[in-house]
Amino acid sequence: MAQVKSVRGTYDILPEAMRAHRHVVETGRAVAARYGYEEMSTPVFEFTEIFKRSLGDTSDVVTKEMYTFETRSGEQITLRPEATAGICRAFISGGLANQLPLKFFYTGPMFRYERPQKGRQRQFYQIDVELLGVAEPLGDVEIIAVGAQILRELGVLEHTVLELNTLGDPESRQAYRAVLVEYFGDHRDKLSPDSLDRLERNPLRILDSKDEGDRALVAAAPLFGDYLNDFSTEYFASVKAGLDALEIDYEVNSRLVRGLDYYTHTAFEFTTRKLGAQGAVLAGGRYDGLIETLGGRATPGIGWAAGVERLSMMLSEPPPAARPVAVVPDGEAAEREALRITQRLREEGFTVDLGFGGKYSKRMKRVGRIDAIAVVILREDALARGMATVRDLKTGEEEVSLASLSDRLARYR
RNA sequence: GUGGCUGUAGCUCAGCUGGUUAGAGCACCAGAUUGUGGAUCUGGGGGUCGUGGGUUCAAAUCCCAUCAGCCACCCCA
Repeated sequence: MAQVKSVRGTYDILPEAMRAHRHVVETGRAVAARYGYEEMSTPVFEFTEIFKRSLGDTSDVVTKEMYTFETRSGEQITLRPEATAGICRAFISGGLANQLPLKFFYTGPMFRYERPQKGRQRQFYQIDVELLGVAEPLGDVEIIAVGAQILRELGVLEHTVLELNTLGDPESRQAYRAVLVEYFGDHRDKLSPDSLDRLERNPLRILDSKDEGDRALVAAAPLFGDYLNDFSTEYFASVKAGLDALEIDYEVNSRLVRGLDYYTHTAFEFTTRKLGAQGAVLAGGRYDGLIETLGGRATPGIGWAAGVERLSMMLSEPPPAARPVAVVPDGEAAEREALRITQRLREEGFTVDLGFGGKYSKRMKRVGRIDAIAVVILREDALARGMATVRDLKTGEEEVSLASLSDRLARYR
């Protein structure tokens, strides 16, 4: 076993896995573009303060999962655990407030210091979509629709369930939170240790506890619906109506709570059972207060992030590699000609494989191994007559002139 | 961060209750053969048995630690 290994929780994406990875990203990019989302990018690290302010001091990500370090000049820097904070920071830094609404597509690596598991690594990739400057429910609907369409085109939508919830506006949320703290506070002695901790940090999370004792308490807990103000209730109804209109299936899950502090109103998660405990495949929500929190002008926002690795794992069949046309010289004198012809074909846009050495039989073996679609065989005697043999690995071979070679190969491009 | 399971060649694994030079299949390399490519034959390279200690006359095989992966919790993409 090699003693040289990658850092825990990181891994190499070799070509075969990379094809699946790229397929996910390219599908996301293409679908998002049809909805008007343009790609942008931000640095992989930001001042630590950006994440602390945006995600909330008590969130798990901030309290125990960040890769934070000090630079030579003493600045506190953090490798981004998610993309939204950086995008909002860029929105403020770049003075983009007068160009609203803005629609962004994003992809890149994220970093979280977590215990690795299947579908959970310390460096992982996300695709993201963000919509800034739209306060209407239609924005929520569009954002969810982009996600659903990407999942559909990847062929995984049917293996997911869209869970939907509302966290209300700040007023509703604060009211409910206060009631919950009081309720669970009266039952401290019955709460699990995890939930006691949640009571301090994020009491809403207790609602989603898997501890049996907690669940009994949760069953009798006050309902969020009773504390939503009219505006929040209507807002949620509009979002659901929009999804209905688009025939996007969802299940309202009143216990769905996002771990990041900045969410308001709509929260959603496309989850799957195919990936074990890491079921969230694409998740996000509305974050109307975030940009203001970071010091910008109050600007509504909504978006989601999806795990590229998780989606890759769900693909039933990874996209195949491109099948090249192989060029095989037979005899030493044909080799230089093979080099020239290969170069010419590549310039013309063909994917061409030319072995680096070996005799004819060895090179032909390679042709089979790389799954070439056709071979151009260059024999010395034929070359002297300006001819080459094109063998279709499936249908057989024929002799063509070098001048018409490209035309003959056009069908393989 | 907590608990459990696992760790032998590139891959999948075999190595019974500890005993001379650790094996197989696939893959890889070379040669042969096939009127000349995915078949077949022969040969070959490759493992400090995750790592580090310990027990023992003797450990891949027992004990401890450590690292990594997996599973669950936690959390989330």
